[in-house]
Amino acid sequence: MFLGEFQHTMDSKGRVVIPSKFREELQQGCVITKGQDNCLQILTKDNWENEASKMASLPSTDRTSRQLRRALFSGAIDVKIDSAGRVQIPENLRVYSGIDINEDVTVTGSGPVVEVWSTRSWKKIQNEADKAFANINEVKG
Amino acid sequence: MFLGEFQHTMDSKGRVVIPSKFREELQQGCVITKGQDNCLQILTKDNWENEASKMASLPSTDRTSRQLRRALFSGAIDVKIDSAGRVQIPENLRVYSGIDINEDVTVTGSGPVVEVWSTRSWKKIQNEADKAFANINEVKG
DNA sequence: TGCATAGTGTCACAAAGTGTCATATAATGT
DNA sequence: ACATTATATGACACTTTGTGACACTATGCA
Repeated sequence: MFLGEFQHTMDSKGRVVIPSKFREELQQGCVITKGQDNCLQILTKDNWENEASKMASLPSTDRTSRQLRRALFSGAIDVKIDSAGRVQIPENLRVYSGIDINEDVTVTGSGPVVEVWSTRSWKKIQNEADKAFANINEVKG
Repeated sequence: MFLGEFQHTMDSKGRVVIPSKFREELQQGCVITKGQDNCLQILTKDNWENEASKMASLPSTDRTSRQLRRALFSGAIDVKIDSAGRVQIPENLRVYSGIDINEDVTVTGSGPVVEVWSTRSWKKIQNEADKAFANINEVKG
């Protein structure tokens, strides 16, 4: 279970630090994928294999299934955390997430997955999320 | 399991670089075939034999099966990766995939197979694929 | 046979990615 | 608060990868 919010930057070579709290769980290998709202998700290997195996059972004769498979696998990459606790984000995922070289990055724990955001996007999303959360509380209370 | 998306170009002699991440798995020999939606597929030898035997067992009385089989076998060729990590794409497959000499090529990992696209086609397909993917996530979430 | 075309092998340079270290900053325990 | 430890980040050297160039081989055809 991943919790918390951490500020980092993407270094000049396209690497991002994984917060130390998350490392142990991800050390045995992890997979980065495209998440919703242009964030990136980091999954443990187990979690990823679970997701991927769902996809494998879909028929390749069906166009939509093929497209799903393409989106899932082409948007994913398995990485390992280096000795300084960083992972390399490949070009296509940098583009997808809108995280440029040397830009600020927010890494969040989001339960079963870790999310990586450009801090710009994160601020926007967080605003919305906070509002939604406040509304829920109003309704409940 | 092949993952990721990589940009390359077809050189003036009709060769394409295989991303280094994919090489190890394909080094022992691989087969290029026509894939669906006008891409090319690269399969490991094992995977190819698996596919081929499935295809061989289809009834030859059925017209669609016969056509599938012709497309698969006549369009297939086994290649080896050269010392610079490239494979030669034969003329007929270049035509099929619409990849011209010196054109940009996108190579993607798509789970059990590698797909090769002209970047032009890939962009279109990717759009569609991403939408399908987004929809699934909405349903799940 | 000589020429043209397609394909193959090899090299060198440039770009991208990786590993390591040193310093700066933050977190922790006493 | 202080010392100690862990963490983050920039710098830089090193390695790997991608690409274009070019020479060489094989093949088909006039």
